[in-house]
Amino acid sequence: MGERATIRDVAARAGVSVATVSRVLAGTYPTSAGSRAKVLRAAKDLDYVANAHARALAGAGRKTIAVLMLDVVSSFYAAVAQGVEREAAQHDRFTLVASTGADPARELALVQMMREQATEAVVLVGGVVEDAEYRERMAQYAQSLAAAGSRLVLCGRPAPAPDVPAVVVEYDNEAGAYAVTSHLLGAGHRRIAMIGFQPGNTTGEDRVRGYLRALEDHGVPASDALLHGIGFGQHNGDEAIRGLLDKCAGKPDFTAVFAGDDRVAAAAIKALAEYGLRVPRDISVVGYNDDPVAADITPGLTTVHIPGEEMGRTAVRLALGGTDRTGQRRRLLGTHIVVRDSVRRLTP
Amino acid sequence: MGERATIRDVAARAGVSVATVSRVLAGTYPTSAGSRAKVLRAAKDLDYVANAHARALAGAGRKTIAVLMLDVVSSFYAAVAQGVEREAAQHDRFTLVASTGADPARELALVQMMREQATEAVVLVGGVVEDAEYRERMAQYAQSLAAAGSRLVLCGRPAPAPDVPAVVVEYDNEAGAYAVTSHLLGAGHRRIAMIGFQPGNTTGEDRVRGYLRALEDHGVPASDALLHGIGFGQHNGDEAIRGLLDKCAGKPDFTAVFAGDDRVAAAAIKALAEYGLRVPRDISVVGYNDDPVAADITPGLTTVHIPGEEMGRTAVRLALGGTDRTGQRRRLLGTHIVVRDSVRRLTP
DNA sequence: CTGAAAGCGCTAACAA
DNA sequence: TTGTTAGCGCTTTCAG
Repeated sequence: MGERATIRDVAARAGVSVATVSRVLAGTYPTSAGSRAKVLRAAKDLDYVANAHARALAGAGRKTIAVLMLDVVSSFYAAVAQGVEREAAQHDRFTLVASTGADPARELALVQMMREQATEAVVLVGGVVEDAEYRERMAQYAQSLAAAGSRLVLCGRPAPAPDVPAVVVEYDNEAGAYAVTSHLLGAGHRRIAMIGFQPGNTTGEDRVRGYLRALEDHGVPASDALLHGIGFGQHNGDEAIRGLLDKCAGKPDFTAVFAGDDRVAAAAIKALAEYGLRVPRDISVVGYNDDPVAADITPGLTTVHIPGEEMGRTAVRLALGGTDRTGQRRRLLGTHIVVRDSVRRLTP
Repeated sequence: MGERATIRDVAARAGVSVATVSRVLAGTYPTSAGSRAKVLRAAKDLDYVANAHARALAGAGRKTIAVLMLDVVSSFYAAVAQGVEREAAQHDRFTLVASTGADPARELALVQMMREQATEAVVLVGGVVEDAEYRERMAQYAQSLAAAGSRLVLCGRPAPAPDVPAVVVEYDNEAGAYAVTSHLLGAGHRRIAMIGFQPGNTTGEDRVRGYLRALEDHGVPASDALLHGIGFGQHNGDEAIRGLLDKCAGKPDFTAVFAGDDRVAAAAIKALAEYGLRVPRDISVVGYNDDPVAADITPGLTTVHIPGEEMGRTAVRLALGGTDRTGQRRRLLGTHIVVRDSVRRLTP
């Protein structure tokens, strides 16, 4: 107990050489039925399993793919992780998961570790504040990973520079925001508030841009008074709505709210209810992400679906240089609106 | 590019032996400032990182812990995974995540693989159907893992048998169910329906047991007509409510609903709304899990908090034989009610 | 303080 | 078909 059997033990018990054992176990080489049987028998008796490290050292063995993200519990990250895990499993790879907790230092340490592990690819997930420091850090990761025969995959993050050896998988935040905003506009809304986005964060800013562009294309003037950022997450939805409503003594000067993500939207709905405002009767609300919560709340939330799992899958497919017809190193995934019951059509 | 530098390259460049390089880099042995500097320099120049596999083979290196679960996206599983990952990181371990998709064959294959990886522990998460086959399977895992110097940790799953070498971390499903049901009873409810649990699944059955026991202790007769199982998850909440309501032509013969989990509860609230029934005005609803959705929906859902992350942490702590004063191999974690706004006090 | 050398467990030539 | 043997890259005695 505690000491696992080695290939030598199996060979001894089966009365053959270690090479023969290796061959029948790998199955990649002709062996006589006799030795095969003996070896299999011995292996079973000893409850033998090969040492993956030795195997890896000798140049064979299963490869692994690493996913690094802020946390594992946000539904979007979880979806990406699941996509990576599933696709990796299909390609006979393992998935190593680690969370960075938004700490660049820890991220760096993890990238190093993954390099030591000889992971085939390192997938970094999640929106970030895109500054010069960020770009340089990514470029460095990509370089050192590439030098070690691995590669960097950026998921839902901006690409650092065209010549940096990284794979990038994104989804179109701006287009999605444009689409939901247009949906609201199409339903007759003109005074549309946008809340719950983090200034500086790429994801949030892209969404704001889509919102603004939709407004402009429909000839509706944007108003700073209706823009209420701060950040994603539940808390911010509540605060944003109160901020908006307190300005006008509870008599809203908007008919619809576009929340930066679904949890913000849920919180907004809650806050509205406290002011006696019901959705969609009094105010229409749309969100972003198609988080599970969007389908769970009452009324069902109209939102933008983002392909989390698909991103994860695409990430590993591209990383493995798989069957991607285009052979591109950059991929933009589409989003689409999911219409539920949180938008009311205005009939003027 | 593609060929990583080895310790020999570093030694050559620094003009010392590989042994010296190893010592300097490990830092666990006295070395002269001179060599130290040369080695560090060379390592940096070559962008050298040690090969984790070689290191592991040689008996050193970072250990890893594996988590195997149904999927990564359910919030409870994600929370457990996060707990494992964080605690493991604190103990300087890696976390390998894989999903079984409820397939025993895949589960078996994964346990084998993890054994090959020489993972220090394998954590299995999630409620299951507890039958003889299950017990035997777990016993086998535990044996073969133990034989390989690893160990099995069961999280939120029943223990196989007292003599099986496994660590078990559970939480008290029955007590939690007893508590919320009592909460409802205490608010004056007598006709309490229970929906959304999977017959045969240990988690669900424990919850039903707690519900039944609370009813009995309060002298309230249980009624089969108010028990509507089927399974966890969103779909089932909807169906269950319709089933209940259609039986009585939309005029409910119950005043409260205890849903097997929060997503079922959310779906129930939605279905009730379609019948014109509002929560908590017309019907009170409670859930289980304290899923993020419980806080997000309107009204906030009163539910039972289960310590997902804490379970993950405890799992690795016990697995590593850490600072657990009791030295136990089995641990029952507590749950507690989170009171929000989905229960109305009945004043008769 | 440092170097030489013996493995860790496995795979893959190379011979037989 | 099978055995022998030389590594894979690193750590760690054991000498010096």
